[in-house]
Amino acid sequence: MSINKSLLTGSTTMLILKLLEETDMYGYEMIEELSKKSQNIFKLKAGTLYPLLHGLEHKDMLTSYEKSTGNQRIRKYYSITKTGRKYLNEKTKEWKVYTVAINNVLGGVDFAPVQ
Amino acid sequence: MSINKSLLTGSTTMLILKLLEETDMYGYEMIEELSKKSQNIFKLKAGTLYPLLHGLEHKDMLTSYEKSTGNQRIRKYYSITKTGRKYLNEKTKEWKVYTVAINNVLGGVDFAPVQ
DNA sequence: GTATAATATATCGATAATCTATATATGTCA
DNA sequence: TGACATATATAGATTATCGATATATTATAC
Repeated sequence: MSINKSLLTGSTTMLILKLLEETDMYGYEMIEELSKKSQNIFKLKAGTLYPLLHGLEHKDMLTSYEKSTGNQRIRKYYSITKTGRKYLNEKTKEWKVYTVAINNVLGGVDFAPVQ
Repeated sequence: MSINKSLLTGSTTMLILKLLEETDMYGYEMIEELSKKSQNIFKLKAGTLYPLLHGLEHKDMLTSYEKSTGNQRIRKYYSITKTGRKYLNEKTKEWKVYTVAINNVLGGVDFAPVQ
């Protein structure tokens, strides 16, 4: 994840699900979207993403389908499921609780809630 | 770490150094302080903390000394070094960048900076 | 007085998240 | 045609944290 992998762990799943909450996407697209939306802070590696997507599909958080680009190339699109949305919701709540707790320890002010 | 260990990783070091920036502490005290300051969100395990403290001492982020409580019991106090303070400063900055990036992806508003 | 719980430090092995490296193939542009 | 971007995939290594376990002291309840 570039910035410093050791600050995250676990948030990657939340971010991926969040992207898919808006629209279906293929893996490579997620890497780019995540980089763009985070102003180049998150540079997710393919070696992290693909096994993660397979795992999420296995856990019924996602479903996938293949789609041709018009020529030879076939992209694998992922779609979030109801289970995935529920999980995303839980993770987002956890994230808020977690950041408030960290900021309390750091002695900073609390911040406006996400959404 | 209770809340969900997979949301952290790496932030534990920052939190410990932050505690020690204010005053010298012994391990068990850090577990309690962290729990208290985070409103019981962080429940750091002894099995996480002690190896972490040893590692930080090895990296010259901390120094330690033993202190008697007046009776048999001897507590091992840790003190942050200049290197440790520098590292804490970097980690705190990273944490701010990271949370802003996550919140950008989540579509929430940015929050007031820590400190 | 004695059992139990809290205090205090420590190590070991397991688990999980992410990385690097590697592989394979297609598309585009100089 | 060669290089680079696009696209997916797996294997093995690293690292953070945990649960379990061990040991010893102190405080409290029965």
